[in-house]
Amino acid sequence: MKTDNGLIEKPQKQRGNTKTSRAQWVAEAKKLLVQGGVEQVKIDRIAKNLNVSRGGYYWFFNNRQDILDTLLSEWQNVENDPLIKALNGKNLTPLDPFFRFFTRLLRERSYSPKLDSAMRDWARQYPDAAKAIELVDNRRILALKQAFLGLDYAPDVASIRARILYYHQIGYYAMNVVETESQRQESLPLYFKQLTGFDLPDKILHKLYRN
Amino acid sequence: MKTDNGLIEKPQKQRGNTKTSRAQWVAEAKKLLVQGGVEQVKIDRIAKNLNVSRGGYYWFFNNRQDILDTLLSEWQNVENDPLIKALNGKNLTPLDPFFRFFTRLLRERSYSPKLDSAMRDWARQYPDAAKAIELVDNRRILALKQAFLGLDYAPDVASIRARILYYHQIGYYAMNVVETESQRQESLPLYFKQLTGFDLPDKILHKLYRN
DNA sequence: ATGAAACTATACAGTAATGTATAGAGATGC
DNA sequence: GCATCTCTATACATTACTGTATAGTTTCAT
Repeated sequence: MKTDNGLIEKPQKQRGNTKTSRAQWVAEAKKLLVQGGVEQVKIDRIAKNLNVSRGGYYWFFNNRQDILDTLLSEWQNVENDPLIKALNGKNLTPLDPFFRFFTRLLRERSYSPKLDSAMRDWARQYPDAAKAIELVDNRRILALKQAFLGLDYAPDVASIRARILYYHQIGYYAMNVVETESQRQESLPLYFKQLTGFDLPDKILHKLYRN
Repeated sequence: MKTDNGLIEKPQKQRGNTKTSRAQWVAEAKKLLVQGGVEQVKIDRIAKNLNVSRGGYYWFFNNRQDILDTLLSEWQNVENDPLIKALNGKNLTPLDPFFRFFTRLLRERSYSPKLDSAMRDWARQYPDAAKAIELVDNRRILALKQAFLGLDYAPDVASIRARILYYHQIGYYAMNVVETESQRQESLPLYFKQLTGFDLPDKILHKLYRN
């Protein structure tokens, strides 16, 4: 059974007078986080969106902080980081990690920049969130550096290029630039060239247009 | 007379039972905005910081939105944009705008990245703020493109380079990277080279170290 | 059918913030 | 010295949210 929030749930026998699950509360909280930042993750709003009273919330969670902690720890789990997954796949050529990385960003299917931005806003005020962000950012920059080393850049240049590429992408999302997927696809070859130092092969470009 | 908030105030004769001025309320609001985002700009907090009651607030402003609008319009005023000022100065060489731009960012004296970030967070929720941000961003990117055209880049490349440089910088601040001024100075030549395509002349570098 | 398990709903107390109304107080002008 | 202008302080009503306490409801196991 596939639920609204996209989670696969065992068609678990329902016990008791039940309308919601813990996962549903978390999923709804995540939506509010993406839409309006941490401040908007309010228990009564989540309840309203789930069409139940706040009563059940305190069965699943102790207080408001509890669900915020849950959101944070889920987000920083490496298993849930699509960018790390993109960079760590199987490589036929040393440019492959970049192809996958850019595709992931271009498509915004598995990757949610709005979630990232919301996390970053959160971090600006709360040290716990700041720690989580730092961990995730460092993990990603290191993985990018590895990819640049694969292109035989000297370590210090690989490091700077990794940072420029990552900062650039974070900035792009922080700015909330409004572009269609095809607009982004159009400028992709230029960005690719400037950011990696290599031309985007036509073969790859065509593959992108086809999908 | 120079006040706490750095504004020059005429030693205006005080009329009536007065402790604060409109400008002081705005300055204090700005501090709260930088520290904790829009949500933290609360009338009672500003009043507390100014050591007065909320009473006076409603003399100067109609409601909470009123001071938020003021902050927004002050920020988007081109006269108050240090990055535009840096790019528009007098040039002896076409690299001069970039020297000034990077210096401004490096120093963080006249330029406050935290204010920019706070504005950007704000924009993610409120259309009025989003409009202001868009205006400022476009103005800056255009000015950067002009600077790249001065280096004889082709228009499309100048455009992309302007974007990469700006997105990169926004990303750097959005990430809240913690580095000292000297750490940033150290990696400056590498960033400069990658982002402008030109070497940072030793002469300029030394000038930076001296100050 | 009965009881336990697993929630749900409702009512209540408390806090933090906004906005309004109004009386008060200090500096200046005449 | 009295009025006036320019705020300041205080009290009050209202809203939005959190957290607690408790009674109620539904489903499953036996």
